[in-house]
Amino acid sequence: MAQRFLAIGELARRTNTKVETVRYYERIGLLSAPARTGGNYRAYSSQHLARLSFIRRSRDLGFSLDQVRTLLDLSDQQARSCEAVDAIAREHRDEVDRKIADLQALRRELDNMIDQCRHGTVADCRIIEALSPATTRV
Amino acid sequence: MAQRFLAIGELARRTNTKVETVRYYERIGLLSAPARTGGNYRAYSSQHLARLSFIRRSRDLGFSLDQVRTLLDLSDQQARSCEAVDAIAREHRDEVDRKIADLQALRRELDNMIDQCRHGTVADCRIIEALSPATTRV
DNA sequence: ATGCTCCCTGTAGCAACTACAGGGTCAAGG
DNA sequence: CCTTGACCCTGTAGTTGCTACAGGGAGCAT
Repeated sequence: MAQRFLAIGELARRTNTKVETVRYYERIGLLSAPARTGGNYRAYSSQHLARLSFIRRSRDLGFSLDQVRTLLDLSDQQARSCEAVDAIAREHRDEVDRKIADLQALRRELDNMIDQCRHGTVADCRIIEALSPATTRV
Repeated sequence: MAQRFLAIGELARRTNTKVETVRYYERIGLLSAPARTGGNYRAYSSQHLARLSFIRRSRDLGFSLDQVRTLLDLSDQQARSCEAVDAIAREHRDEVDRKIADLQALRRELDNMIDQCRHGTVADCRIIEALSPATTRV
C-alpha cells in the first residue's frame, strides 16, 4: 500500500478501534467509504483518520452515534453559529447528570442491602429479603 | 379465568411490567411457564407473581438478567450460606461505583468543553475543537 | 351478531458493536 | 516458484434487554 494511505488495520490501531467497528461505521454511513487498492483493500486518507478520531473521541465522551453524526455535520459547516453544538453538548451533560444521580440512588440502596447481610443462610438473608416482594398472595 | 389465577395482563400490571416482557422472561427461562386455561391463556399463580416481583426489583437495582437468574437460584436454596448472594451484590455495587466514577470524569470533561464555548461560529468552536484530533497528518 | 378488550404466536427492530465463516491478497523466506 | 502467515474482503449472526408489530383467537357485554 502506498505510504500516504492507511490500511484498515493501521487506521484501527491508530484510533483504538476494532477493524469490524470501522467497517460498521462505513456501513451505517458515519465514515465515508474510502478508495480501494487494486487488491480491493480499503485505503484511508488522513481525512478519514481525523474523522474517525473525532467519532471515537465523541463516543468516549458518551455521545450517541446519532449525536456524533450531527456533530460531524455541524463541524463541517464552519461558518454557522455553534449554538447547535453547544445545545447537543449541554443536553448530553444533563443526561449524564441524570445517570449519575440514578446510579447514586441505586448505590445507596445496594449499600443498605449489603450492610444488612448477616452472613448466615439464604433463608434469613437480608439481601434476598430486600429483593423479595412484601406480599405474595393473589 | 378462576380468581386464584392471574392473566398475563393482570400479572404485568401488578409488577409494572409489559406483557411482552413477561413472555420474554418465560422464553429465556427466567420465569417458569404457567398453566394454561382452556382457551390457551397463561394462568399465573401467586408463586409466579412473587418470582416476577423479585425479578423486577432486581432489575430496578441494575442487576443483569444473568445475575438475577443466579440470585433466583440461590434464593431457592434456603439452607445454603448467603455468601454467594453477598458476593453478587458487592460485585454489582463495585460496578455501579466504577460507572459513577466514569460518568463523573465524563461530566467534568463535558463541563470544561461547554464552559469554553464562546458562542461564535463553528470554525472557532471550542467544543468541536475539543472533539477534533490534535494531528491529522498520516 | 357485533364490538371490544384481552390473549396467542412469531418475527423483526433498537444501540452499538462483536464474532465468526469462508474466502482473497501480499510480502518475505526457503 | 511456492508456501506461510498476516492481513484483508463480504456477509451473516450473535450480544443485552427488551419493545413493537402482524395476523389471528377467546371471552364477555350488548
